[in-house]
Amino acid sequence: MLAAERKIKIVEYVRQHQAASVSALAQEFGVHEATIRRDLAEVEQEGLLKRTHGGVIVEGLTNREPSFNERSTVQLEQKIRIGRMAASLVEDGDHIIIDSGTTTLHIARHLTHKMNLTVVTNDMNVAAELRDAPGVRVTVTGGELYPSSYMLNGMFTDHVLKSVHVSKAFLGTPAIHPKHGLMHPEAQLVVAKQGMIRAAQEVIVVADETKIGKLSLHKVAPNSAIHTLITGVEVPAYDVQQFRDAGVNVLTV
Amino acid sequence: MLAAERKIKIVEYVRQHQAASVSALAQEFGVHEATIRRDLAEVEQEGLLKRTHGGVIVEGLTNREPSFNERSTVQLEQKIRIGRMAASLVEDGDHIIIDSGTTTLHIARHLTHKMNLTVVTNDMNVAAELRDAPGVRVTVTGGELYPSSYMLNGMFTDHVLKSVHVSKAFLGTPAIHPKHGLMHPEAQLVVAKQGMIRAAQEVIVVADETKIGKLSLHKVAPNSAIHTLITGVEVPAYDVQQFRDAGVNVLTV
DNA sequence: TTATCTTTCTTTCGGCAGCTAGCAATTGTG
DNA sequence: CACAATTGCTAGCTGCCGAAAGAAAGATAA
Repeated sequence: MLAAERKIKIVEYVRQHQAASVSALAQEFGVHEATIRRDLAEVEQEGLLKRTHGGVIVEGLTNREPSFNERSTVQLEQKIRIGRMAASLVEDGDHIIIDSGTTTLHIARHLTHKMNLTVVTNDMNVAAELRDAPGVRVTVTGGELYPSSYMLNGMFTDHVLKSVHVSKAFLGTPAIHPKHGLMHPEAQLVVAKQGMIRAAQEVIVVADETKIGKLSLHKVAPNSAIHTLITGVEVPAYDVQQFRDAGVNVLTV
Repeated sequence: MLAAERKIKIVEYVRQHQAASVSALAQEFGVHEATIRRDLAEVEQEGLLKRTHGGVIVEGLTNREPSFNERSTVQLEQKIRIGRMAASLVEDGDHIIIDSGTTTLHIARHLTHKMNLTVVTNDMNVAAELRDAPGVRVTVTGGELYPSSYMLNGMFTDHVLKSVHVSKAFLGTPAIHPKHGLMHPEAQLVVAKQGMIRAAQEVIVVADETKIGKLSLHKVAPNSAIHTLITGVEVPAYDVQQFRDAGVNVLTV
């Protein structure tokens, strides 16, 4: 195999697997590890992949760093289900807000084939995910990049959220309680979430089972402000009923 | 077999196999390797295939995202040099704007070790690059995600640029001319560039040699608005002098 | 946390395959 | 036949690969 050909195949391989170790690549292509390292150095120079100690990962916004990645794999299968269900509520021609988060990211992934859709988001990952969707216009709220995530927050975010109106807002949350409603541990992020709720005709909260019934420091909004809650079938019927009693339309998937 | 006929068949063969070695082609067509090399030299000249050490590959195989990746590999080494030089002008404690672009992205890559730096950018790639830099705060201008790039533009971008003031703005450009100054082919992007110039005390333009002396449709700013131009040493001394005569401080690297 | 160990990375070297360039032989053409 | 184009060949140069040593980055244990 040609050196240049191998380099291309390395990029393909890593893109397919999201990541790869130097030794695995050396074995896959039957060359010395030093050769793989040289290839990786060049490929990285070209900005196609990003090297790490021991291997290589895909470069760019669609990639997630470890701490984020870990969060992503927790309840992954459930989040995908929830994301697909949430996406099914979106109609062609809609204007929607997608909040930052791992579950909401899965919504975005199911929206790529929609037509004439406008998405406002404060998450660069969500934006990147929808970037190449031909029927989707993406508006990113400005703001400060939140440490070790791809979320934007602050004055400029709030300004954008005050300037828009959408039919549906999809919010993620670390805690939602049948009595106290939507809650969040970080005060800084509460304003943005409230801005999204105000900007939307219909508020849809997505939350996997680990978030249900949880309390947190700050109240974001009462359950009366939430129209629909989408969660996993794993949530006990009793908890689901409590939210329904509070006037929330609960969908389990 | 005629020489011209063989050349066509070589292209067909390589397209089918994605890549081929010189020896394999020599065997396939029953001619000497030197003959194949001569054919390949011509075929490459015509831009049909790309030669590599040991053989030939299909051009553009690496370009998953043609528009962006293509741009970023062109003049890569020069852009890295320019990026490093530009980054050296940034001091700890600065507030700066970094424009969207492939050259400006290389500036960001050299800023990760700065302390107490605030970066405002309209490029999600630039933001992502500086995301994990402990001493760098990143503010992203909001706006609409520009097709097949990671650039943000529009009303919200302009709003943010009107709301900030920075010591230095680093702008990329597809065309800069000693008489007509900074130019751009797309009207939509002119406003954002002008906003960056207005928001900055000092305007620094980065441009590799291929941009120097070029004309384009819209005037963005006269040379008098530009304080410093950073470009490659490849640029002829005559061109450099023309910009210096126009009052621009030119740095070549 | 600090110290130690292990793995991985960088750098350097030499061997080898492939490349360039020039020349000679062959083939094709008027 | 003369002339040009094409092909084969070779000498010297260049770039690629594997190996090994020292450096750096993680991992482990105290």
